[in-house]
Amino acid sequence: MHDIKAIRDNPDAFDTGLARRGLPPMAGELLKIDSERRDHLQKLQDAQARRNAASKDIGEAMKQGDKARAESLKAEMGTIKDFIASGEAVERDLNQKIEAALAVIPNIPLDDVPDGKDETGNIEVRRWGERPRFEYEARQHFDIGEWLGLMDFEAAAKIAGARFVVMRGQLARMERALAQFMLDLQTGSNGYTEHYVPFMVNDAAVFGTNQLPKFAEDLFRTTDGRWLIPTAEVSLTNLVRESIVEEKNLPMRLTAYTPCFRAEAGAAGRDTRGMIRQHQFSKVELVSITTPEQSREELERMTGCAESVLQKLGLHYRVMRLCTGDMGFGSRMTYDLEVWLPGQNAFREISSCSVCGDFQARRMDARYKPADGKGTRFVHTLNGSGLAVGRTMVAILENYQNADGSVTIPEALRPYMGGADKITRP
RNA sequence: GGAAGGGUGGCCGAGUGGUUUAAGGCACACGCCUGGAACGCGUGCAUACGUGAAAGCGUAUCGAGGGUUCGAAUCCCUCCUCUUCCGCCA
Repeated sequence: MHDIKAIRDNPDAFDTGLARRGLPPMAGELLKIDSERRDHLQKLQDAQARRNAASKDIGEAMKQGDKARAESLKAEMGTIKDFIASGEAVERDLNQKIEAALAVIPNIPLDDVPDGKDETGNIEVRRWGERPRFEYEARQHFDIGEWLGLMDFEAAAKIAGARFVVMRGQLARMERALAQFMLDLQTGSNGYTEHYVPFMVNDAAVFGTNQLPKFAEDLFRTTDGRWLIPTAEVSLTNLVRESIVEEKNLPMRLTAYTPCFRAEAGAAGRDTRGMIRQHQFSKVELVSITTPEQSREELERMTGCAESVLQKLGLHYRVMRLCTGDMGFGSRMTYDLEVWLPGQNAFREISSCSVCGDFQARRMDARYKPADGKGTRFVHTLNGSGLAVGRTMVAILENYQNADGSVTIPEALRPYMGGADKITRP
């Protein structure tokens, strides 16, 4: 959510930022409503001031037993009262109009975000590791999983429908092992505090992290009006909603392992086979709450924390700085980690780390008290995957596949797999 | 699900229609005191919006939203939420 005052102070900068997102200028229209609102507010407040003064006089008159004076003052209040009643309604209306307009405008990219229309405009920042070589044409993860008899899309379709999976045996265990491994790494070495959070949340939470009002069709809604979280970012970030934290507690670094539920409304026909795009998947999420001064550097740190998972698992990947056209709604800058998938012969997104500035903090009213100086400031928020568990499993199956159909378990994961070094057909 | 009782500033807590301009306390900040501290004393200390160069001024906010009234923290209605007891339950 943008600050209308900032737009007022610098409408051109705002429109320039929107243009980088491929959007038309909006400052003029917003400021028109804003000035209408302020003009009206001034009149309303004058009327309220007169009412308050008169009420005081009436109280005084009553106290002195001057009934006649009190009655005449009351009579004078009639028209002001009407004006205030209708004026308050108008003010609410204008406020809502501005709020509604602001709520669907995306965040402004930072200066060092490259301009671009779509993912072809993204810039590769660095690359880690090397592609594994195969003597044969590398198989895709679903072929490997199904051959092993441990990955079953038909069973999932029978009980749930398309875009679900059933895993058995060592693959089911690997899901659990990866989660444990990632959480241990993020909490042990990377300084994040583990959380257990609700998987169903209310409107306010989903508004706070930008999924509402614009992206409701991407979410699942419960019969009692709640939402299934599409990412733990929602639950974790909203922990600071409507609160004021002490600066000494910043940065806050939060992590949680949760399922994520996505309707994938606009994804018909994309990644229909396999585990890449599911209605349900799990993820270890990273969230940082920082001061405005810390947030840019925290993005680099967070990205590094996500990368550390891939490095320990020995998975080849590249880091992409997303261009303006490929960035999410609330982001000011995003790094995607793309892991190499030999079966697809392509890099695929496995983590996305974004800094949102005060964009979400405004929506949530999340502030901090500076250590020196008075008042409060909005916090900055960041979120990133550390990592998506399902896609990590896909990457392991494809990168560690063997000619005989078995899959070698990366060394770092073996302690979590009961010491096993290989997944074989049972 | 049933019954009862709560929700007031960063925190605790008083306040049943009109100097409440939200008492008092804690915490915090500054000053005095001290060799330095504690104690004590004094002063300050909510948020948002509007206006203004600033000081300031105005308005709103006592869980949320409506209503009654010249005037609502206070009375009425609806909702949210917490606590306790009962019932059910992993």
